[in-house]
Amino acid sequence: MTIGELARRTGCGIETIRYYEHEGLLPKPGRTSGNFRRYGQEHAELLSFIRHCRSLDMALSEIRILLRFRSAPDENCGEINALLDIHIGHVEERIAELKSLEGQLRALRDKCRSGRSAEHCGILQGLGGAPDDRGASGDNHVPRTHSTKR
Amino acid sequence: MTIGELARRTGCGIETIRYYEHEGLLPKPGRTSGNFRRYGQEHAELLSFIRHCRSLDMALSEIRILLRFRSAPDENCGEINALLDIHIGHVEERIAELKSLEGQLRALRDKCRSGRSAEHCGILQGLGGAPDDRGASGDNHVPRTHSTKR
DNA sequence: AGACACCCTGTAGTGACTAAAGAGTCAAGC
DNA sequence: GCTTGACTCTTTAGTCACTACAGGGTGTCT
Repeated sequence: MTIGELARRTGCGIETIRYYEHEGLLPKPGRTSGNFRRYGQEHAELLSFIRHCRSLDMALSEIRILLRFRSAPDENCGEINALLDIHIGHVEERIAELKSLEGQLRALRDKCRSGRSAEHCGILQGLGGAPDDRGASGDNHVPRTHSTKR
Repeated sequence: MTIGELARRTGCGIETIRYYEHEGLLPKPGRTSGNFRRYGQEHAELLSFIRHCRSLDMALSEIRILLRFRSAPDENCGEINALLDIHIGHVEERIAELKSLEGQLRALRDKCRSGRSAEHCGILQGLGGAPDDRGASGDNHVPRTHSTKR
């Protein structure tokens, strides 16, 4: 199947597929005489695996590790458990951060209920002070709030 | 004060201060005869404002809008409210996504409690299928799970 | 005069894509 | 065989908010 068919079948963008190949997550497929990529069922399954992991917000580096285990089925899966536990920890941590953030934002929002001029806007005044320490640990790969993804 | 002093006073990295200047968030300061940046109290307050906004996970583009209101105090602050409401919506949305994610990850984790070989690991098998639609809207600038920030 | 901390500009890297330019290929219809 | 149009190719650059250099200049103290 062509890259376009693979993309349709997996719901993954064509550019993303080429990106995964470049990053070594997908093996280089065969080519037609005209240099088009030719994929088989095994590529579709592998790509679905990767997209599933990504839908669970795993980093590509984590997925790389899982793929290693997937292709070396004799190894003990304790490391897989550990990886997942760490990832769950990251997600929990980010949820806690975002909840704290939401509380702060709501408190700020309550400072300006009316249509006053910006000069007296409680929100701007509330933002003037020193920020609270957000207490992020620094090694959490789970993004906080912004990002434009499909 | 020098850029280093400003950095220490605001808890912001020196490179970040120069980056904000480049991005137009901080006005260009005066310079010494040797071309060193010279900052005053007003710069420190402005930078604290920006860092406070960033600690609330606002995007620089949002902060730029707030700064516009900050320097044009006659304008009505209804837009500020709207901006904050949208941002709170983004954060709420991301929290909901992450909670759903956490549930999925825990379900996956429960598939492998023992130290079996990877060949029979329930986690790898659970990851093989098609991913759930994560239902992200696409215009939420709040990151999901990974990211290495200080 | 030397040492050393600090500062300067400019460039490149991060993660996981996304977009676009400019060219080539494939399949169907005529 | 030719044309059309959809598809694909590679390469490069952009996204966001920084962070990390490299290679040089400045300020201050002894």
